[in-house]
Amino acid sequence: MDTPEGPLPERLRTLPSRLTNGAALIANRLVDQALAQAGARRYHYALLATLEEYGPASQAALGRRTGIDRSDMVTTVNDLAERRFLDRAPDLEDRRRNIITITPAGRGHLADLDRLIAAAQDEYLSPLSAADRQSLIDLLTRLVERHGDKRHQGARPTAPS
Amino acid sequence: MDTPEGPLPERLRTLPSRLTNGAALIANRLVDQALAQAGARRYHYALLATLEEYGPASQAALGRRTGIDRSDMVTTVNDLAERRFLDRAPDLEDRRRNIITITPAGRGHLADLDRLIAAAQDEYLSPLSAADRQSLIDLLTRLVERHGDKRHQGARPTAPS
DNA sequence: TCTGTATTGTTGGTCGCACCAACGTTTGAA
DNA sequence: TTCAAACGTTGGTGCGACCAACAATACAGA
Repeated sequence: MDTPEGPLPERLRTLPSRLTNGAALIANRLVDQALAQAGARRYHYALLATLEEYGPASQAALGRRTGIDRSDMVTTVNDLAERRFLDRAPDLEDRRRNIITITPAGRGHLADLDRLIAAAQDEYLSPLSAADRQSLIDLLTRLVERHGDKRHQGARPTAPS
Repeated sequence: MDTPEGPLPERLRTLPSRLTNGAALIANRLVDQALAQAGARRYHYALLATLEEYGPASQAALGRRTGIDRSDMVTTVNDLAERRFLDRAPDLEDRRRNIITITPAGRGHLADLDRLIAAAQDEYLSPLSAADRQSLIDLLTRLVERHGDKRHQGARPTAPS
């Protein structure tokens, strides 16, 4: 993109959805570049982080916890299993399910990804002070949690409280 | 998506990039749904808003101001021209260029989109107080502007100040 | 006047994320 | 025994963001 032609119009300049989207593009690009150094994707990190903290679980349960779509979970589990970062075994008590377990290699990989992700977050937030970073996290958390609750309640919109 | 399986792992819960992405998905979904009522897309709004505020300009200049990719600008101009919301005419002084001008119908359409967009922003930000909304806008603006500056400086990364 | 570089607009893509539907197997309540 | 639901899988869709290559045009410089 060439140098810009001057400021955005007023309507767009402080439009929250546009600002959020713009920030997300930046954040995602930095994270994707960082993770690519280890041949990883965002769902890989999300899954390994979840397994590391909560222990073995079914794909469905992992999907419910992380919000990753079931079919994307299949792809993610396949990717990580192929590199031996996790183990997939049928649940003998319920043969509908696989039980997914992080491996020692997976833990090592997660440690690598932790460092890459931390560097990316630092770069992404570099224009902000520590206090501002915390404010941003608080505000975004409240937005996502409140809207996330609404989504889980299906088509019935809740009255704002 | 079913009801969640409990909290996210610590690593993901306050990850700025993930929170930003999550908020952007929500914001975009609300905006897309709102604009769809008028058969519009986000770039349509961005382009009409820019023409309304700054007057006629070439596609390239509009792309530089809005950040819309040149080929996406072609699609956007085509869409809006087809519905007579803008006029595209060759620049007689430089036949490489088209001059894009909003039409009266385009202004009317923009007014409709303004209302739809405002309602979507209100819903998106409904979990936040007015003060918090302003904080979010300030923080996101700083992030986007600082990183946007970096992008325009090509491959030379600036030292953080 | 000619040449070379840049600009403009267009065509034709890629890619990956987020999302969805349908199916077969298994489970368990009724 | 039946049926609805859960689980995992396959096989998609859609779209935004991004990119490359090309033809026509403009203009600076030799």
